[in-house]
Amino acid sequence: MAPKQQRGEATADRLLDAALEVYATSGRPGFTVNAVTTAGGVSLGSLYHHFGSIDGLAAALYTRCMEQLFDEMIAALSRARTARTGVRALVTAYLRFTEEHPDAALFLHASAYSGYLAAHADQIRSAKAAKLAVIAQWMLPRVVSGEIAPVPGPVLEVLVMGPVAEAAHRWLASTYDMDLAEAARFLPDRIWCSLRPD
Amino acid sequence: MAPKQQRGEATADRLLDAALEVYATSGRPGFTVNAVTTAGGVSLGSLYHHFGSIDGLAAALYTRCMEQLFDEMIAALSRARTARTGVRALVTAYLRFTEEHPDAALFLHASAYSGYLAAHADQIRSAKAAKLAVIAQWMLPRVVSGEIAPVPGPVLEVLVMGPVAEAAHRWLASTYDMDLAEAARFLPDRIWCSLRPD
DNA sequence: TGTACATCAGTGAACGCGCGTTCACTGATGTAC
DNA sequence: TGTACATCAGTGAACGCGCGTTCACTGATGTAC
Repeated sequence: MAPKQQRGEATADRLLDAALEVYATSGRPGFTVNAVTTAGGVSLGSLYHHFGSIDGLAAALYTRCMEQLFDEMIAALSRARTARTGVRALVTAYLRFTEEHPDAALFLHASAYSGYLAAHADQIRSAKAAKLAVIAQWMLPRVVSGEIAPVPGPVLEVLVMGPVAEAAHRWLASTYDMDLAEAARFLPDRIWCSLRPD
Repeated sequence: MAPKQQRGEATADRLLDAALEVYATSGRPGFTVNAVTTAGGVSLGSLYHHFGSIDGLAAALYTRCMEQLFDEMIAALSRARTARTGVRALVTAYLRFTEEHPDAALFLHASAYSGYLAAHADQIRSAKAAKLAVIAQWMLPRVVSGEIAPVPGPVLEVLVMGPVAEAAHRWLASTYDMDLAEAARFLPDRIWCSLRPD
């Protein structure tokens, strides 16, 4: 699964790129082995050589997109000094990622409840845990110190990510009329208000 | 499509019930015409007679679940007097619905980005708009009067529903360790803080 | 440096399965006179 | 009240399509001596 030759890695990347493009263009119903291999200019056998199955490919793509999003959030967070600026940085980074990489953001959102997340849950969970730990390490001390209201970790996560994820979801689904710029203007402040100690 | 006989409506309901059960048991990959008709003890032809297609059935089920959720939120909201109690009522009602009807909640969440939402977008959108209007009619005057912070409508929606939806999502997905009781204890207050004028 | 060999990477025809849908039909219900 | 007829509701065998996957194979790359 982990390519031992350079051209192997290149092919795997081409498949992931093609998969993301296919998903963005044709949605889940169009996300088939044939569509992906054709878009990537690669044979069917290659897909199975590198990813084992279409679910394996989807799981790998999910992991790649997820790590990309987290890396941008972590980078933004690390530049912040106060709890307030840190929270605002997370929110802004998520919204910016959504706007700059709508295909990746769509794939991440649409993958919820999909079969391949369950099938490769361990691999994905540990990859996510690694990134999440960095953010937790930044936030939790500030809860302890009283800079952030005393709420349990999962509730804290939900308060920060909930509104951003929902805004991104509504923008991506385009069934709603969500304006990302408007979200970026109001959400950082409002979300911070929900975390600020009284 | 709209049954003209009582037994027609009964069969349609049995199909919707069966569909929800199948989805809860077997997930999207198990959600097939055969599984649904077998679970409902009804013939294939009946499904097509009433819903036209498997997507039509899914759209009808989505509409039913969505209206059920909204009705419970609206009922809770109508008992509230102040903006604060109204917002808290919405949050609590959503979480309670999720706990009491996990199958319906799961179907609603998992339907995001699905094909049938797009295929029957108009029908679903208008059904949702009708319910949403009731809530908007309650909230907007309180934004105007200054009881709620001056944010655009879509941002307001996202601030209220975002954290609740995310908490529900994490509980339903069970990949996370989300405690609904904990959410119900902290979220109403914290979400209200994000809406309270400074 | 050259050669032999093992492993990795890539190919594409072929297969079988199960899916959604169709359709010609029977049976049940409601209605008009 | 009884009868004829139209419409609604329900049936299930049959079909074709396209999906994911397999597999025997060739070619490319790296390595040991």
